[in-house]
Amino acid sequence: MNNAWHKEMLAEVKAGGRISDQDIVEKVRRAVLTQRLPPDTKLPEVTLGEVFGVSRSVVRKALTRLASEHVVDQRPNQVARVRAPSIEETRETFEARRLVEGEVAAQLAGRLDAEVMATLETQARLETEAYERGDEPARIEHSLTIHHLLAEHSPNRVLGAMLTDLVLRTSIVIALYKRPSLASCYLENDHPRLLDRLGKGDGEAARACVNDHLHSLEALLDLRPRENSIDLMSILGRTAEQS
Amino acid sequence: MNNAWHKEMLAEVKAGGRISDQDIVEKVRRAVLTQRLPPDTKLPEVTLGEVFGVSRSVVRKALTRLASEHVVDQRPNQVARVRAPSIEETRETFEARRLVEGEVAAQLAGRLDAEVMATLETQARLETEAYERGDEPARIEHSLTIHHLLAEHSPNRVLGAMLTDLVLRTSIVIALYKRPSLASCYLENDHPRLLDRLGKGDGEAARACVNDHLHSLEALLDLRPRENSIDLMSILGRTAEQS
DNA sequence: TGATGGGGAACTGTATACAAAGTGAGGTTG
DNA sequence: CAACCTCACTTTGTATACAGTTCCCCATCA
Repeated sequence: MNNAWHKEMLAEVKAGGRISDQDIVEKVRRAVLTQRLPPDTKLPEVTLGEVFGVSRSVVRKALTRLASEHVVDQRPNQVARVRAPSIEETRETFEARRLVEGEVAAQLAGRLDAEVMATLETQARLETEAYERGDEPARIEHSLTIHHLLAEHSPNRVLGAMLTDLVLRTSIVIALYKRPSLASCYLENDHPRLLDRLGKGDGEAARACVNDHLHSLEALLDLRPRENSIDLMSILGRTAEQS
Repeated sequence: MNNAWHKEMLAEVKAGGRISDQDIVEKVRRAVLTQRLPPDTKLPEVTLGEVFGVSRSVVRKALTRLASEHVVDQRPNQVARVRAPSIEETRETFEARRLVEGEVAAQLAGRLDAEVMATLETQARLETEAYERGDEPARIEHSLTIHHLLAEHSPNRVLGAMLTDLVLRTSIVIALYKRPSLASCYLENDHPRLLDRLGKGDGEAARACVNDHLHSLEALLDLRPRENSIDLMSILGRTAEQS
């Protein structure tokens, strides 16, 4: 567990009122997204319970939900941990999102009512402004809002729900694998261009736009294979053979 | 709850040994698929606990999982019920499955090793045989196995998991909306044709094949709007106005 | 007849106790 | 010195008790 995060949560909980399992899900999800809870962080039930002022029953339910959202790993008889998707899974998640969000965008083109379009454009503008003043958390917030709005207004609710899940998962891996040299994963004009094509009702153009956007985003990540414990083992093994 | 199902489960549980939450998930899922637990059936925690010989804790966990699989509806302070997807959702589920399974098939074409292909062909043959002798439960079993194998061997595990979910959901709605006049939802040659194209490595042909198959399947259902309680209300309301 | 409201049964929400499993530090042995 | 074993401690799994909510029958009243 992360101690700074503890105190923050404790303060927030004291100020607020009752806490339900869904509240815990949202707070943990957000903490993972913003990397206040880095991958592999242990999340013991009692500790979480103390932090939120509830018993293990509630925490357990929240952890089960978070596991079904692919945010935490819950294995029998072991403490739940913040999930760290592999590089392979990261690629696959992006590919799945391209497929689903592309289709949603294609279906949505020309069908969004003026009010939603206006909201989308506002969010796109706010994202640019946040980027220009260097406020990355706000920028991410507005970017996520755009994609969540698309998912929410998908004519196909099943695809919409799948997209919501995929947006969350890609956000997590972006935070995880972002090149350290990059201050932001902002892609200038990508969102405005997409909104333009959605407004003009060109479904296939919108689909292509989403595809490009997600390919560009994936390209901003550092997805080169890393030396991990397993690789280390095999290397040491080979060294031993050679000696 | 369904009384016949109760007794059946009770007998099975007595014969077997320990029961975990995952066992309950599987047994309930199967019972829903085979319509031994029809839509809207109430699933009280204590009753399920008695049936399986475990306490509410375990049942609750199982119900939460089933809810995340879209098999049951779990709302606060109300008994869990077997979900009854609407006609609208049924159409959307089929559409989503066409998108995902089409992509999986396209990626899988030409990449399946001989062993898996052999298993798939065996299942297709067994399905035909089951159909010819009128054994619908066995037919469904083999058909499901084919689609589960495709999901399982998807090179993209994320899409594979999504497909597993969608196969389950379409199976449930097929059981729900199957035209009563039809003894079976068997589509002659659809599966062998798909396997042929997968074997030949023609991705786009495989995708088209999956699309056709799922469109045909959807066409076998009776998805005309029904008079439900809400419609009844509006009709009665209008009658009252006219009088 | 039909609407309304009380009240008890049924059910879920939460906390807690105990059992079982895993984890890790530190000593022991080859 | 490293591998291994042990034992105490930590953490999860399951059952159960009690509190709070909802559901539904039925008596009451217009």
